[in-house]
Amino acid sequence: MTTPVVIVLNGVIVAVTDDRPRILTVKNPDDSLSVQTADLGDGAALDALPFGPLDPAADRTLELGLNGWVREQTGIELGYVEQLYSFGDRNREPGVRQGGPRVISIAYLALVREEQLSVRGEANWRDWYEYFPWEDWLWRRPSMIDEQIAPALARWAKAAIDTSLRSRRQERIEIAFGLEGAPWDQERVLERYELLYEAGLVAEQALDTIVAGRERQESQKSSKGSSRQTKTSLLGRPMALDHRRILATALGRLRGKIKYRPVVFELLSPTFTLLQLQRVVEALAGVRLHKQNFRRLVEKGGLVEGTGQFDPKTGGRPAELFCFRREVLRERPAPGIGLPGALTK
Amino acid sequence: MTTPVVIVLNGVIVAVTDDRPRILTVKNPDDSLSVQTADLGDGAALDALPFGPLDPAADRTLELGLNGWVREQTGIELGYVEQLYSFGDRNREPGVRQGGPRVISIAYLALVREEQLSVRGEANWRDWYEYFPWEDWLWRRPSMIDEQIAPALARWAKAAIDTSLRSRRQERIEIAFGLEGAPWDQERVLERYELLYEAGLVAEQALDTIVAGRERQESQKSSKGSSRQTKTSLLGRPMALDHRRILATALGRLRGKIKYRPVVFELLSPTFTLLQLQRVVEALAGVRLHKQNFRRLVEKGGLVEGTGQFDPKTGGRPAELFCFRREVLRERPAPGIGLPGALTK
DNA sequence: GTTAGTTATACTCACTTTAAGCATAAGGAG
DNA sequence: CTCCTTATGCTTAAAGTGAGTATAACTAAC
Repeated sequence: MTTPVVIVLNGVIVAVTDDRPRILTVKNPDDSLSVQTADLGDGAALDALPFGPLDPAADRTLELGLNGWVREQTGIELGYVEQLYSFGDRNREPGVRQGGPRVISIAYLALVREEQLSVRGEANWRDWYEYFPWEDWLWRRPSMIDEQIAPALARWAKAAIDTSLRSRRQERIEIAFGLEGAPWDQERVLERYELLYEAGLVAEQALDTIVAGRERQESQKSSKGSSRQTKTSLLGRPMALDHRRILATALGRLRGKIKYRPVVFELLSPTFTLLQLQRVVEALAGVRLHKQNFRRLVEKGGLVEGTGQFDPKTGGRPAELFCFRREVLRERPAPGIGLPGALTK
Repeated sequence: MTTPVVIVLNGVIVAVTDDRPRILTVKNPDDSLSVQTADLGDGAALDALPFGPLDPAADRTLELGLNGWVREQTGIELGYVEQLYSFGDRNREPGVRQGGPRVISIAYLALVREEQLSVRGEANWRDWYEYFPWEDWLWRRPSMIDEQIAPALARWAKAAIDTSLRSRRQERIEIAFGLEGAPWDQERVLERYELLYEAGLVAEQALDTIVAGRERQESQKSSKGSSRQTKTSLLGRPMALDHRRILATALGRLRGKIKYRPVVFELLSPTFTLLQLQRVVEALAGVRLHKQNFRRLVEKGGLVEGTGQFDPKTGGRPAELFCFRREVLRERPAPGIGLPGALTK
């Protein structure tokens, strides 16, 4: 008897409101996991990314399948959609026992405008950085990096069995988190999350380990300082299954993409002020930008054009309303927002 | 009765030899398609990308599954592997009739060094640009763009039913192929292939149309100048199924990636001369670069460091052997080869 | 063994882009 | 009218880029 395969489509649906990046989540309807949650002393169900199965007989294309159940579940009509990644590791659904179907999940990134924000049903818009507080440098460099993450990861590196593994871990840590003089690369979101996972600093790792240990009563896999990182509290808001990994993939991809494709405009209404545009970019990049240079870049770069209208409610001097300048697609090879001044201080 | 799902893993396995990018192909073992080939008057079997099924019970992770059958089929041990894209449209396997299993194929990009080139079995290393002659600007801008592609695509755009579709087609054509003053963006490989496909300028479109027509005797789908582009010969070497689409995805991705991640070194032996490095980059980018500036970029950029050894067989003055400088990963956020001078003339 | 051809490498120069400021303009609240 | 806020224009230094010249070190041919 062969193991059946099930395809699940996951959607990372992104919007920016009040200068904060938001993603759409649902309450995890998978009952088999509430047990896990209880193990962590947290009675509430975990957040999950909206997902639906692919109907292999009916859905002609994957994207149509995605659009379909997103519409049904949330009432949202997706505009910009892009495939992210396919996840299919055996252990990615720890709750599912051997012998069950093999689940392959294909994740998509979708951008929606603020207007579409009203959702129906069990869905919620959540601040993206609740799940990744260490990625939010808008206010300042998060103190948790030096206070919690760096020391905990250092302990994890030290716990390596041999020196080569140890130095490999150290290199990964320094590059991913910009420690020891290395620069912070906003795009390495997934690398950072995976390190925290491996080091046992996120709740999902503990959950996976518990279930894995329960399935086969051999706790080899739970070594490596994982369940013993008791001093450090677990970081960020957890999600069901490997959904936070998917989310990390999405954030990294989006941060990269705004630099060379004009995707930000998918998150803005057709006309906007330059400050609004800047705030959206900043929200996604997680970094504050130099205002004057940002303006120069998008204006002289031909990415936007003024409409002659003005927004009266900006508080100070009224700002001109701009719109995306479509012609730029023809003029420049990679029109995006090249993050002019990532303020270093 | 539910439609079963089958996962197929496709590998785009890339090497660079003799300053040319090569990919590993196999003869298409799918008998159901030889009929199609005959329809085109070409008796030989089509090239296919190496592929193997995912064993949902045995393969713990997707990548392990890929590594496994690649080793078996070709004897190659993959080093650098990266997931490309998942293809799952219903009509992507036109030979498969309704009622058969739904095939989802997950494509991977793998880079191997020249040393690994010996392959066993039915596999061949083929010049990448045989499949995409219009992408090869190494010698000069391919004349086929102006002589065949531009006029044929213009006819296709004119054949649009209404003006809005028509101008959308025209914009796509200009951006993708850098016509009417738009710049050539080397990364838009997939966009270019898809345009040629839609316009009926590649053999695969004709094949798909024939089979689709045969399946349901309604030839609506074969309109739009497709089967009637008789004046223009079909462009590039065809592949089985949608494998050329996968290949286009891979080339585009790789061209983008060399700009911000040091992946080229996966294709080179541990030590190399700067000219060898340049030739590999040029082969992938499909463009010739300014020698002195290239050196400056990689040396001052800290991407490579001299070894003190010299390569005696360069013909002229012996060149120093360089190696990848690993520390750059710690120093710079996005170390890649920023294509210094894409010679415009 | 001189000469031509080939490749490597150093250096220059004009030009563009970027980072980071300062300064001024135009509104609102008290 | 004054202060505060936001928008927008302009300046300047530093860094990066595109394209070229000059020189060095080797091979092969005559």
